[in-house]
Amino acid sequence: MKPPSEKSASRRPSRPSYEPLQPHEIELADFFVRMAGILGVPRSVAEIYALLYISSGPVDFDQIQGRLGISKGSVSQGLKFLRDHEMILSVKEAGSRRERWQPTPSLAASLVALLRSQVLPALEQAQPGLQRVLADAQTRGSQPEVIERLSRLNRWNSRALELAPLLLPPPGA
Amino acid sequence: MKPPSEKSASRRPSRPSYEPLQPHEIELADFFVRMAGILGVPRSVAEIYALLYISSGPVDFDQIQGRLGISKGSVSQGLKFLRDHEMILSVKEAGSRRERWQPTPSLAASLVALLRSQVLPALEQAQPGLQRVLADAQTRGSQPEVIERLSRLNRWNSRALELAPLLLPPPGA
DNA sequence: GCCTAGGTTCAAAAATTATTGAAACTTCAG
DNA sequence: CTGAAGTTTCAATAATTTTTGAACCTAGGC
Repeated sequence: MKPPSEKSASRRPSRPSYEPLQPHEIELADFFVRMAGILGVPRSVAEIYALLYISSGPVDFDQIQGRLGISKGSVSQGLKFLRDHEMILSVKEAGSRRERWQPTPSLAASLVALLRSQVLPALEQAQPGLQRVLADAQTRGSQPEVIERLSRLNRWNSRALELAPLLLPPPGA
Repeated sequence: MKPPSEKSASRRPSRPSYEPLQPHEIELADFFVRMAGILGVPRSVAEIYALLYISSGPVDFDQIQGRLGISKGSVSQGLKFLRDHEMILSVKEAGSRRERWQPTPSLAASLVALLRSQVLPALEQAQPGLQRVLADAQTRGSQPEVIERLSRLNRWNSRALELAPLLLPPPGA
């Protein structure tokens, strides 16, 4: 059932052959995959996070690739995504260039950051446009109902933008 | 610039030729499309909602198709989605089978309902699995750190499930 | 009852998004 | 310095999602 190429059990760290996820690990991964799906985060990214989440210590690049059975490219991109959203931390081990990864302490904070990074830019970019749409509607004397809707949308947008920085300070906390 | 087929301007309601979205309407549509994208809602659905949102009165099937320039199938599916998530209401006009649509009064409520419908099933389905994963970890004597993480995940899940019904009563409010 | 306006379904095509893998880049141990 | 371990990049491919359109329903006006 496995390639009969491991001769002596000793010196041979060249291709360590990692074991695939265990049933209980798969269960957790599925949960993260589903939740991530709601926000449009790709499967592979969720799987990586799940692996780090259920692992006792920091996990390195090759372990992730091996256990998840995905490509180097996916691992690299996945880690980049998680890094960019401050969902993981690297632990450098002495005397090696290799990085090892673990989840940031608070999943909650991670999720908030993730949401922020998706929603905020949209709100910001929309701000002037929405104001123009409202002004436009007022100018052309649209139905009061439409004006009312557009006003509410503008108010929300503004409030959301005001609140956002409080929810989580942009760079470091 | 247009097909020279409209002879006399009189009797000819067969293919009314709707005009495409105006710039200010496009702007609003773009906003909704972006926001919808975050939740994985397709472009066409967001566009339909935007059109209803910025229109003064209820809008019918053919107008939607005509002004948005999309297929019947897309309109039908889009309306189904919006209906299913209680984001739009139909107004039947007397003496006609035709339905005319308008957004439900509260966009906020619509969004909450939409989120609920995506998140809740995931939480519910995950509940037993998560508990099993935790039990498993305890049994096999995993690192306290992992146990702690999994416990927190379970607590969240439970609390979310408790809170959910309060956020918005399942069928009608 | 029939017939058709009004709408739905769903398989196939198009568009979008995720993954792969080979080549290129970077960094540090020796 | 140099070499190779460790990682990133990105064009090509695979997988998934969305849209289309033609065939099919169905309610209700006549």
